[in-house]
Amino acid sequence: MRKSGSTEVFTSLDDFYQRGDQVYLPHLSVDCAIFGFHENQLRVLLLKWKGGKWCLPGGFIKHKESVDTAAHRILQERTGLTDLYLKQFYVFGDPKREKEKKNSPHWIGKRFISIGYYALVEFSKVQPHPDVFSEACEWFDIDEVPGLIYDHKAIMMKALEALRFDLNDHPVGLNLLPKKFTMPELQRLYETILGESIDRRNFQKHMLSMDILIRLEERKTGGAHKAPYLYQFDKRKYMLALRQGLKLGW
Amino acid sequence: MRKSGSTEVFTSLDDFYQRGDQVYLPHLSVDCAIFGFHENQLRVLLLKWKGGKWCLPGGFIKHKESVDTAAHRILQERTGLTDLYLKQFYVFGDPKREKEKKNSPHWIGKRFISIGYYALVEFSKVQPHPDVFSEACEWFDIDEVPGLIYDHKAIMMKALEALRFDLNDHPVGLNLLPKKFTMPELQRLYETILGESIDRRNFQKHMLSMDILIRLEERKTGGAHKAPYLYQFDKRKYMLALRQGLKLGW
DNA sequence: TATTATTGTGTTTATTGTACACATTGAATC
DNA sequence: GATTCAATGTGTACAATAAACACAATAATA
Repeated sequence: MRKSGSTEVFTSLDDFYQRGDQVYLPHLSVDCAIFGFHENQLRVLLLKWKGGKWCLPGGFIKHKESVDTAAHRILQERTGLTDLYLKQFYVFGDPKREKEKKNSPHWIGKRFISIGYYALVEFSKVQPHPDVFSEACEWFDIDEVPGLIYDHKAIMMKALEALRFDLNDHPVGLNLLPKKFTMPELQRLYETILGESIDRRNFQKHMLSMDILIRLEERKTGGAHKAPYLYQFDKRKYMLALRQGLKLGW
Repeated sequence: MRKSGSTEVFTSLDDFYQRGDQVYLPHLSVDCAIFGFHENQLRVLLLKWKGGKWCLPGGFIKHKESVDTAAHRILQERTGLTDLYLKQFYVFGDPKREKEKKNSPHWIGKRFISIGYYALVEFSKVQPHPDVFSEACEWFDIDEVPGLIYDHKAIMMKALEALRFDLNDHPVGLNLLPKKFTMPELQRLYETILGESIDRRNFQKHMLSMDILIRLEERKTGGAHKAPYLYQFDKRKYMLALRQGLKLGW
C-alpha cells in the first residue's frame, strides 16, 4: 500500500483503493527525496504513515499526466512550494523492492516501479503538510534518518549520491540557500553534501574566482565572534556559468 | 504499437496484441541505445520496423521481472551478447512522446513511459538480430542517424550525453574497445564521445599516467606509416582505479 | 632512395590546487 | 575597559596538473 497526494476525485479512502487505477497509471509511482539546508545541516523531508514507518513523500502518475508534472504536483502538495528545483535521478525496478507489502487484490497492492526524484528547496519557505495516509511530515538531519519503509533508504542514499554528483554542474547552492548567506554557510553546504571538510581559505578563493557571488555591505550579526559578510548569488552569471560548463563543484 | 522481444509465449502476433498485458506490465517499456566503436567512429544499433521508420531496440517488462533484467533480456535478443555493460540513464514520461501512435484498444496502443538504458558493446562480437516487428537491424554512425520514431532521437541524444558524462567514472573504454587496441584508437574513442579533439602527446601522457594500460610487444601492422604499439587494459587496476575515484576522463 | 603521414618521446610554460600564517573582529569574561 | 576566545578576512609559497609545442623514428608508397 502506498501514499497518495490528492484524493479529491475520490469519495472515500475505500473508493481510492477500488478505483484508483482509473485515475492513476498502475504499477508506477514517484518518490521524492526533498532536501533542505538548515542550521548548517542537510535535511530531508519525511512522512510517517499512520501507525507505521517513515517514508519518502510519493504519489502516482495520472493517466494523461507527464511524469515530471506528477512529481511537481506531489511536491507541491507536501511542501506548499510550486517553484522548486526537481530532478529525476533513478528508477527502482526490483520486483522485490516492496518487502513489507502484502499482495492485496487492489491495484495498489500490486508491484510498483518507482521513479526517483530529488528536490532542492529553501528550508524556511517550506510548510510541511502530511497527506491523508500520514500522521506527520518532518525534517530529518540526513545523518539521523530512521528506518524507512521498503527500499526508501536506498532511494534516499541514491538521491544523495546524485546530488553529490550534480554539485558540479547543477544549481545546487542557488536552490538550497536563502537569498542572503555567508561564506561559511556556503562552505558547510558543500561539506555536508560531499562528506568531507574543505580548507576555509581555499574554498573562499575558489568560490570568488567563479565570479558568481555578490558580496553585500551587510554582515551577519548576532553570532559570537567576527561577523561574516553576507553574499548573494548573481543569478544571471550563475546560470550563464553553468551553461558554459564551468564547474561549480569542489 | 511497439516492438517486443521474445514472443515465444504467444501463439501468434495477434495473440500478443490481445494478451500481451498478461505477460508484460502495461504502460511501461524499455528502450536501449546500444553503442559500439568501429573504424574510429562511435555507432549505434538501430532496428527498422517492417515498412516503417528506424527505432531504438526496445521491449517490455514482465510482471515479475526486474527492470534491469528486462533490459538485459532485450539486449541479449538483439545482439546475442549476454555479458555487456548496461546502464539506466533516464525515464521518458511525456504523455505526448509517442507522436505517431494511434490509440488502439489494445494494451499496446496505450500510453507508454519508457525507461532508457544505454549499452556498451564490443562491436566485432555483436550479431545483430531483427525482432519479429523488424526487417533490419544495423549499425549507424552517430552522426548519420536517420529520423527515428517517436522521441527516440531525443532518447539517443540523452544517452550520448549520459555516456559523455560517464566517461570520467565508468568503464567506457574497457567495454567499447577490443582486447587489443592502439593509443590512437583509444584517443579517437574519447574524441568521438566528447566531440572535441585532443592533443595526441598530452593524451598519451595522461592515459599512461593512470597506470591502467599494458603496452604489448606487438605493433599493429598493415596501415601505412609507422606501426603503433598495441595496448590492453589492466582490468584489475582499471576497476580498482574506478572504485578509488580516479577520473578516467578528459 | 626520397617522400609522406603517422607514431614515439620528450621539454617548457602556464594554470590550477594545496598547505599554511597572520591580522581582524565581535561577543563574552574578568 | 582591557583581555580572552573563536571565528572571519586576506595573502603567500609551493606542488601538482594541464596546455603548448619540437623533433626523431618508422612503415608503406612513389
